[in-house]
Amino acid sequence: MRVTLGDVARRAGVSLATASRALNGSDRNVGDVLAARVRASAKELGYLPYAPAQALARASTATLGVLLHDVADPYFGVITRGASEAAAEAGLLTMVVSTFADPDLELRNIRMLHAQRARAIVLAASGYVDEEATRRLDEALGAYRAEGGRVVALTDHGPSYDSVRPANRRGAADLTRALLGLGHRRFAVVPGPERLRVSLDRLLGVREALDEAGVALGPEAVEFAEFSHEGGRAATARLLERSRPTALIALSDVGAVGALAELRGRGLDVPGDISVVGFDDIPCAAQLAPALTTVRVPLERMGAEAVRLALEPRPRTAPGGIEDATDGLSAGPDTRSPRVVDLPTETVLRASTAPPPGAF
Amino acid sequence: MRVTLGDVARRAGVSLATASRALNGSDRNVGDVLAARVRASAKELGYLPYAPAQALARASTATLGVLLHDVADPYFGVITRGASEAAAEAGLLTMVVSTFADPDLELRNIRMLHAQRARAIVLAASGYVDEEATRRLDEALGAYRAEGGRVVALTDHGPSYDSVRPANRRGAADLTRALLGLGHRRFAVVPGPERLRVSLDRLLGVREALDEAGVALGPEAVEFAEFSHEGGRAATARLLERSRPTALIALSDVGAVGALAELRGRGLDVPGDISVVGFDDIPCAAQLAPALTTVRVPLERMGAEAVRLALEPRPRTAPGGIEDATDGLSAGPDTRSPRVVDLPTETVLRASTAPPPGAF
DNA sequence: CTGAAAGCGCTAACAT
DNA sequence: ATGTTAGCGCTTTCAG
Repeated sequence: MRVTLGDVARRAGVSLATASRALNGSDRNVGDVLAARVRASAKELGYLPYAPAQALARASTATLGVLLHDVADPYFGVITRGASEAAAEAGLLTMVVSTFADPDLELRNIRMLHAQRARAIVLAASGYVDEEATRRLDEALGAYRAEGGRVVALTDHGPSYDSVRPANRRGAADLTRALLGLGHRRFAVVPGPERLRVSLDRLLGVREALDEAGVALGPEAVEFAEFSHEGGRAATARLLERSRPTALIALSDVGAVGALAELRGRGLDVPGDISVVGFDDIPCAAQLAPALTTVRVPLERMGAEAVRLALEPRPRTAPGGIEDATDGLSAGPDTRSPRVVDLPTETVLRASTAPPPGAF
Repeated sequence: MRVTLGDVARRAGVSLATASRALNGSDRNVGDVLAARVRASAKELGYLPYAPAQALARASTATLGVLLHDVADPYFGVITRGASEAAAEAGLLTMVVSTFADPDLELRNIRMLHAQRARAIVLAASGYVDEEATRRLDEALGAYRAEGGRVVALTDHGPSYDSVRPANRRGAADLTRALLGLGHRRFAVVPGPERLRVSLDRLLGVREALDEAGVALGPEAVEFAEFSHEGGRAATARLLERSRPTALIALSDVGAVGALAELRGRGLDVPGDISVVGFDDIPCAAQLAPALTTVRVPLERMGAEAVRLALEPRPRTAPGGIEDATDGLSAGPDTRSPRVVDLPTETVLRASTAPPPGAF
């Protein structure tokens, strides 16, 4: 019932080794006639290599893992497309796992990916503020790397990881400056969840630009929220209870969409009464009512670059220096310096922003 | 360097078999003390099972494959979330592969998933009109199933597959009837790509409702297009060159978004000058300008049901029993009658539709 | 260039 | 209840 390499070999009248070499061997050392015969009988038999067996024998799989919050979120959807296309080009299959921003789930999923011996793991989400959670994740990732697994982070994961970094802080600062340039002085901000580094990073950018301009941003003007429609909506509602901003900065597009919905529900005109901006430039941002001013993050490219980085040959280097995750101090146990790819972002002005009401 | 089960067994002072049973065995036949000892040393050593070896020994993997056009398309994103959550609950990892609606790529990917010995394959996309392509896909899927792989289709894939079917035809008919009810008589339709069955299915529903009402739909009023923003936009542009519909039916939301963009670019008001409807009810449909009237397809549920179906134990040879969609013809080679789950859709009226201009 | 044979890490009979 | 021992299908030394 199951066609094995042995069947192919027998039918071609060659040994197992020859069949293996002819079909999947990297070497070119099989005679043309035999090779052709092997390929022919493989086709006739409908032979398909048994990946788990190959993995066991080769001590290496043909799979890539992508860890994200939610596949259905367009932010991650686009990243995943970039990553899985790059992976496909390298002959790898992509395993996508959602963590819903839960460090425990993330830890479990890292272990699963490790158990599968995925060639590499792309951390598209992650980057928690919680030190204990981070420590546990680092430990799991360390074990994975100790066995040869490659890890690339798309978020701030500490200096020991290869990473692809969009200019979160800088992008948020530029975005804020654009708003300041329009004349806004009263701001409200809806970052992502407080437990994620990326939220704080982007918020930092906003603060930076505001400080520059001497504009204050009190705690009453900041309302953390999940990266979701409902999160953005509810946070906006709470903000409006206690302040009257002329500009609302949502630090994710999905959150901005929720904010727009809340504003619309209250009969406020955007941008007439209040300007709204998002972050990420997800595909539908340009199609909203009104079209959303935002920061373009090169999502697809991030995914692709991450895979490129992950698959790039790594000098296994320094004899006598296999890592040691425990002694965080001292001479770095990892002689291989992590690669970092910085990707610029770009502010995209659309219809959701205008000078504040009363400006002239 | 690599911790194996053997290491764990040795450290616990038990045999390999006992360690295996204590850690991953389904049986309960390990003494409490030993089991505890094994678990303890596994933890101390940081042991992680080696999935490829388990797969080889068990002749079964813990992975699921999802085949779709594009992960970044929200339609598939949401389906994938449903599927991968259900898979995760069953302890499976999800491999997502994009085919970009290309049958050849799809064939290759089916083979890859087969080679990986994914437990089941969910065909979220697929369903081609081309008979030759379909034959080749069926052949590959047949080989996969012959080895015990399970296949569930979310599109029309012929009667031999387990399937989860949204009411595409019916949904399109209902949607069209809603438009007729508003008074529209001049229609234009942008289905999906002509090579996909789902496009024709939905178009059929439109035709059915139109016929009922005695409204004609000439070939000049139908313009096939890829399921994409640009596809919808360009098709709309072409349609407007040769007709002046009062209602534009895009048979996908992403296409409808493109249509809205084109209309806006031409200075046409929606729904004042022309009503626009989509299909799918992707997350951002409600947030567009204007909010899109569409047909809600239970995407997440489809993904989850598909996995449920795929994982449901299958009587290997059970004669008689559940309904059989095929039995008009011969006694098929497959005695197991395919399961079919039909899922209803629902028309959602939003701001993009209104009575035609001039109606009173 | 080709073949024989030793595993890769784990599970599942089959003993005991 | 626990241990012994074959493999699972493939790659890869190592011989010839």
